[in-house]
Amino acid sequence: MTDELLYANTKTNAGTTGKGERTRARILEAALDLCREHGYEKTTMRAVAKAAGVSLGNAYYYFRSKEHLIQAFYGQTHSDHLEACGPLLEGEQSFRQRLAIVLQTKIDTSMPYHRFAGVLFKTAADPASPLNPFSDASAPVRDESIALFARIIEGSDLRVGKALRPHLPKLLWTYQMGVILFWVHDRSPDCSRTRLLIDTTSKLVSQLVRVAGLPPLRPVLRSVIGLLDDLAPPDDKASGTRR
Amino acid sequence: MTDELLYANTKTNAGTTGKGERTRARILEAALDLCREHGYEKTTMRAVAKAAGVSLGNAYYYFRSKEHLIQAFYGQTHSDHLEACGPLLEGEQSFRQRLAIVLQTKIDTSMPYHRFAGVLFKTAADPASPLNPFSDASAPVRDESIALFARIIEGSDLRVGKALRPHLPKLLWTYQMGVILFWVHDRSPDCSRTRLLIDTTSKLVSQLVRVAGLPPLRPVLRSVIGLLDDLAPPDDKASGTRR
DNA sequence: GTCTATAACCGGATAGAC
DNA sequence: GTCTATCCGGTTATAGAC
Repeated sequence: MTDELLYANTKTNAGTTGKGERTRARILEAALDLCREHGYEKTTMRAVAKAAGVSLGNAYYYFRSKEHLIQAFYGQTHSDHLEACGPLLEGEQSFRQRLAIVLQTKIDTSMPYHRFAGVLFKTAADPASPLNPFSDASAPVRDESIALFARIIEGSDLRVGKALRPHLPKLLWTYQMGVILFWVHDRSPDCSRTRLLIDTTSKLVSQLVRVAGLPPLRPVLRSVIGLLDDLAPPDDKASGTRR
Repeated sequence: MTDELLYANTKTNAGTTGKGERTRARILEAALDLCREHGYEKTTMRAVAKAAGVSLGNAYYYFRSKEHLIQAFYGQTHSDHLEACGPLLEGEQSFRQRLAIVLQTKIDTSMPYHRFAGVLFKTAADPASPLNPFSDASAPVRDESIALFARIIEGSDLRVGKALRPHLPKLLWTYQMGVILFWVHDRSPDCSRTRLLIDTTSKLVSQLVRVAGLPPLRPVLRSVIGLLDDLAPPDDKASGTRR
């Protein structure tokens, strides 16, 4: 039940010389290698431990469960994503472009793990799992991710109405979750369908946000925002989900 | 790999006197009881077998895996849902009302299983699992479910444009999936948040469908439909997902 | 051929010694 | 921080009963 420090491994322990950190890294690397090669299910903890040159029990000393290894991967691709987005967003002003860049980059950086990304989503969908992206334990990464969407908006030419503004980053994050869900199930070559989905919907979303504040859509916007306010309670911390 | 007959157990074998059918029913009932009481994870196959008065191996004779027990439950609530919707839709003409009825009823009939519905979604989200609602194996139930949404439209006062019509049932089904995902994570008392979500969004969806064909939104509609056509290939059988 | 039971196997997870 | 030994439960193999 105490899952406070789940994301400690998200940090890149580059400079650290602690032996533990190096062992942990070895285990994680072995796990990712094996999963890429054989898939998640066929990668046993025993095999991971052996490949990393440690005992089974030792692997569990560093990672509470097999699924927690996945969360480490989650944090890993998240960092990669952030890093990759930086330069690409640099000169770009168009909201639509910025949005598309972030989403396409998300897919690009996750692509090597497509084969076993399903497992991530599998555990992600379970409300009881601390790995699920709505859980308290996932809050750090989730918040960083939502912050990225806030950055998309801020650095762009987009004008957002006052009522919508506080909700938009989280809405875009949810949209990204939907895209990822599609991607996980996408079997088209090079995930071209997901690319298409992103192209089309990012344009759509951008148009939608632009016209949302205009008179004809005012009442619709109002009811959407009303709903969001009701679902995400005063204390802004959590997403729509309670745990 | 051969998952042809997964849904055989969806039929209600009411009249059948076959001993096997009764044994199967006993196992399923025991499993659902135990899961309701202790949750999915803590319900062991050994306990299910014992409660049903059969041996462990025998339980596996009837259900290929623990997860397949869940799929039986899935088929069960699906039947319940269909049955419950019938009379409620009887006199109703309003599209908005019909939509809300179907969704609320879905929640009502699933409510007893809320505690362990997460597991359903967990396996459902895994693209590799035959239990996932997009898989070929799930096609029968999925198609029935989509057909229900077609019925909502047909029996209503709604006028749908020619371009949108063939896509609408599946779109509404996808919308329902989203609602269910929310519900799975909903911890509010009596899932009042999910109720609220349904109230608000069903109204919204209904408005949206109504105005979708109007001139100002014509280009938007066109691009959405273009996307859907691209994503759901000519052979209409499957959803957007390939397996 | 339909059904049932027993005895393994395998891999995730834990306990406790060093 | 690392190991070995062990548990536990999903799953499978297999043999026999109706």
